Amino acid sequence: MLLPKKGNIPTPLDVQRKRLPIYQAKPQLLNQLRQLPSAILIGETGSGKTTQIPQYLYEAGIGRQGVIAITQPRRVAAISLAGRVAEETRTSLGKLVGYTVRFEDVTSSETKLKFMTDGMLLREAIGDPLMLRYTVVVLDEAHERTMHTDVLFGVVKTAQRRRRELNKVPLKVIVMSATMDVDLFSDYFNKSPVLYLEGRQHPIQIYYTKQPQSDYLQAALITIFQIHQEAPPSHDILVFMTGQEEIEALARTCRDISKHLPDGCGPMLVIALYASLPPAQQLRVFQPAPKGCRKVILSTNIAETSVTISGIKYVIDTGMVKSKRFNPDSGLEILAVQRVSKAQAWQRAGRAGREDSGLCYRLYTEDEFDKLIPMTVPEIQRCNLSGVILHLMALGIPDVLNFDFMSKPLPGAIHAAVVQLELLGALEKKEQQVTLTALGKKMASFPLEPRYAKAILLSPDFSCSEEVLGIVSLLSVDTVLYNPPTRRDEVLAARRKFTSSEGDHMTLLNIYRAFKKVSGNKEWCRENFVNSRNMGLVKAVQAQLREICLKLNMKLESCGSDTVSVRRCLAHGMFVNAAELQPDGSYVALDSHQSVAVHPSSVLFQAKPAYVVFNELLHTSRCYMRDLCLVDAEWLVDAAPEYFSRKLRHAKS
DNA sequence: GAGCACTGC
Repeated sequence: MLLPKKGNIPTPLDVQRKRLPIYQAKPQLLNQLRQLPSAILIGETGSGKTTQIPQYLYEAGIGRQGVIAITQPRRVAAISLAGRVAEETRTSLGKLVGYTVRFEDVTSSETKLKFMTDGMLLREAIGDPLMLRYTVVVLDEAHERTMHTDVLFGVVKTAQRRRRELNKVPLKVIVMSATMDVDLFSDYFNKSPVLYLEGRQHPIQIYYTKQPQSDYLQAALITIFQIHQEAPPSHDILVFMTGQEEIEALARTCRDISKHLPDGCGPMLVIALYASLPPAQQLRVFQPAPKGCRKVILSTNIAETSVTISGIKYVIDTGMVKSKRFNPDSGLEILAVQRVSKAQAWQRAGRAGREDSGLCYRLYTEDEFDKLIPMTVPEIQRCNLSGVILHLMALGIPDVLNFDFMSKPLPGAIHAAVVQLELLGALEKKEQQVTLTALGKKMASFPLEPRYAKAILLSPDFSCSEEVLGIVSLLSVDTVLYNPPTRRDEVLAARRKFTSSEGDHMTLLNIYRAFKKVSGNKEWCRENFVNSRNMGLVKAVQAQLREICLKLNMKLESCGSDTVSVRRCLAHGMFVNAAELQPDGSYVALDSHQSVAVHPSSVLFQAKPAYVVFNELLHTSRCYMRDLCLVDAEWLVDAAPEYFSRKLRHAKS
């Protein structure tokens, strides 16, 4: 993302800019981009396209009547790119060049080049479906095919067509991608021309195993130490693995073995890298190893795109990844270890060639590589679509069921989303036409899953908005609980103070209330194993949600210690995720009739309440309900009488 | 009696 610094004397910015491969192509590029309504721009890493294209357009006066938006899948990328381009244009950030991400808007009326997350542009579009403030939209990193980017493809294409029909200022669309999916992008955007940019990637030598490996961890271990014995110590190794547990285990093994190596073999610094690691520990991957010591980084796919580490000479690719899959029939998400795609394998290999030539050891045969699927399945085909469908409806897309997706979701997934939104009262279906209800419109204004939005909108009826806003905010961050496995007993003792027999939601609310009482004191967080950074995020989310409520003229009250009201409200919002205790002591999810179990991390693990609502189902070793709230059957029936008259064992009608 | 890849509004 950022340009490498060479030597101690900084090269002037304009010289740096002219050295980029893209500079040579500037005249032809501008000539084409000026004329084309849409273009696909293919460029390798290091071509400079993301920082230069927006400046070229601006300098050439293309799209000067409005703002040029450049979208990124990740916040950090949007922020740092804006910083870089502001520097290059010698302007201060927030003037000519700015950025907008959630909770942060560094733009002004002067801003012409606006870097933003794709999710942010999508949210803005609710108030402005034609995207009239923009003259150019640049969709960067399109090959990643995030859910937001995929929805944006359709939204931008629709806006472009509508603006032409209405004789408005035209909207230029530029899709930027790495070398893949080229034809798919071009076909989708009305056979737009594809422009290729030269990159600055260094050559990478690929090695395959001769035989398929039954144990990729063992194979990784052997490969690490082979490289360690042969290569110069300044050559660092990056190993792609699937998850925290196996990374920590292999890290221990490597550290043990490296203590007992023969003379002549230098020391080794083994570093684990995964997202749930505290930020301070994540930063360790950037520190150079002491002289004569080799750095070995064991990482999840976080190092594929989100974290870029310099100095990597060797990549070891296990060929495996942990990812979510979605079964539309059961509505179930499955988290499972599976093979990577070819595109992903190339992305991993590319991490070895960022500053110099590199080597990549694939722990599978060439034959196995050939059998990998070419592209990772786009996220839109792997997840629950109720939020997406609601969002599209709020954008006023006329025929949502036949929305022009670049890659169609499974028909079952769209159907499941519509059914769920109907149950929540967000949609009405009349003769094959679905329309948004007034409630649905309000629901769409929250950056939340529809069922959480519903719970918030119902909360004034139960006079517990403050509590529900808190709970929903707590649920929408990763986790506020910190569970170091080595201090289990201490964690349990600390948490007992807050534990509620009414479930995890109320327990979380107790923790949040205590946190606010001590004004977010860091020491208190440490003592109580609370992640203070994520708690800070909870506060920001709550503030955002409260603002939306106020705009909707909602009356926000607190119910104090009346926890029954809170649980009733949650039952009304989350009734689709209800489960019922069976005579044999097991649970059945009422929606899918799937047999489910209470996750052992729940405070209700040993309790056996007759009815619960839960946040999500996750299929790992079993199908687990996570984050449970104890409810009464009557509340569920009250929330959706017709639905539950079919579902409940002991339904009272 | 488990364990959760990664993003984002």
